Amino acid sequence: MSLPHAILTALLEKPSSGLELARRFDKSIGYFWSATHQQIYRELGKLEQDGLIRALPAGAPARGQKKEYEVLPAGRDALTAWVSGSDAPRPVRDPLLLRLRAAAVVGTGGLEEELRRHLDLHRSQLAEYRAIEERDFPPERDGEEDRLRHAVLRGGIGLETFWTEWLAETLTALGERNEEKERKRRQ
Amino acid sequence: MSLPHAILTALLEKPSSGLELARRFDKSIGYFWSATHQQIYRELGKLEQDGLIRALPAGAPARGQKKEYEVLPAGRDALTAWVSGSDAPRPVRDPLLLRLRAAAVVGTGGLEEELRRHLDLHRSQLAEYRAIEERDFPPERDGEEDRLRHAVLRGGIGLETFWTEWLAETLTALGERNEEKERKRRQ
DNA sequence: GGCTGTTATGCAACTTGTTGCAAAAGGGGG
DNA sequence: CCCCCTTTTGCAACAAGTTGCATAACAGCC
Repeated sequence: MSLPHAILTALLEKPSSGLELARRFDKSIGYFWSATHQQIYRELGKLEQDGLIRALPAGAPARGQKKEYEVLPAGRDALTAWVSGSDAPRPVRDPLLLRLRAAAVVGTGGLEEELRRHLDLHRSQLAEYRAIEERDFPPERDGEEDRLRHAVLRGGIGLETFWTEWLAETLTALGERNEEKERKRRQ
Repeated sequence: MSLPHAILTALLEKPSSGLELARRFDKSIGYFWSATHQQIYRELGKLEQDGLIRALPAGAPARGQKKEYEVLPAGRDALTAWVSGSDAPRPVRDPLLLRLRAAAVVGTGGLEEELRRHLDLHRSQLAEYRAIEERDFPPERDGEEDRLRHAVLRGGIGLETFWTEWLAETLTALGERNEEKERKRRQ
């Protein structure tokens, strides 16, 4: 239910072709709702059929020919309705937590290296978000739109902060355990 | 790729029937990898076909008849391999963040109420996790398995903590804005 | 014996997301 | 002019997750 609304949002910000949307997803909306170009093309087709968007008139529409879309009033209305609707929070779904749980049963075979790898990735994502924050949200910008966009970015920052802290803690906890084992073995 | 491994883990912890698994998912593994009974039955079938688990012998297997499964050595091996494998961190996928972003374009129509509702839900989930922590992880328990399971739980606690803090902050930020508007209107 | 409720397994159809590849247009470079 | 590369759109097949419903055993009850 979310992808069509993600696309409507992106198209309202700026009318675009499928490929442009795919590229923009990769570096902004995709930070919290990713999509492949395939999904995007399919969804654009549906949205057009449902009369929520339309292709901008541009000669003969053909394969390999760029096709720009813009949002129709019905599309804007649908998005507005979705924003003020109500939904359950997404349940957590994380394979890494699952792997830790499995490790409690079959043993941690090299899992620590994986934790360190993830820690690095989350740290660099966090750094990227902080750079965006400094660039796009200086203290003087303070319209309602800015606050909302900033809140979203703070969400990303908060999540990455959580992961870096949790991974660091967990590595410490497992590391200590290993040191204990070493000590016992040497006795 | 994760569901079969979630099931293997649960079955190693205790051999069970499909429905028992579904119930256990609802109150432990499901906290970070949920699954419906449908998914579970389908996956049990596949795992049995692949020779990773087997049904415990119990009379005539028929519809409506309980069928217990246990993990075979090949299943344990597969799980071990998965634990020590490598995977990219899950990209964030959250409709609420998306709705905020959309709200920056079409306006926040009653979205604050939704934020408050989510805040309540996350608070009570957090309380539930903390209760589990006190019950299951007193300071003296400190085997490797306990540390791993505790780390997973701390993950859940950290995530819920993040959400409650972020939601509270965001509500404050939006509230202030509304107060400003009120003030201007009254001038 | 037949009704009802619970436990348990499962099929079918659908939606959403992923992967691999094909096809059309257009722009150089030799 | 032809070949190759890039851009752009798209099909097809699959994997994963959801929803609604059917089926069977069993137990209690009147």
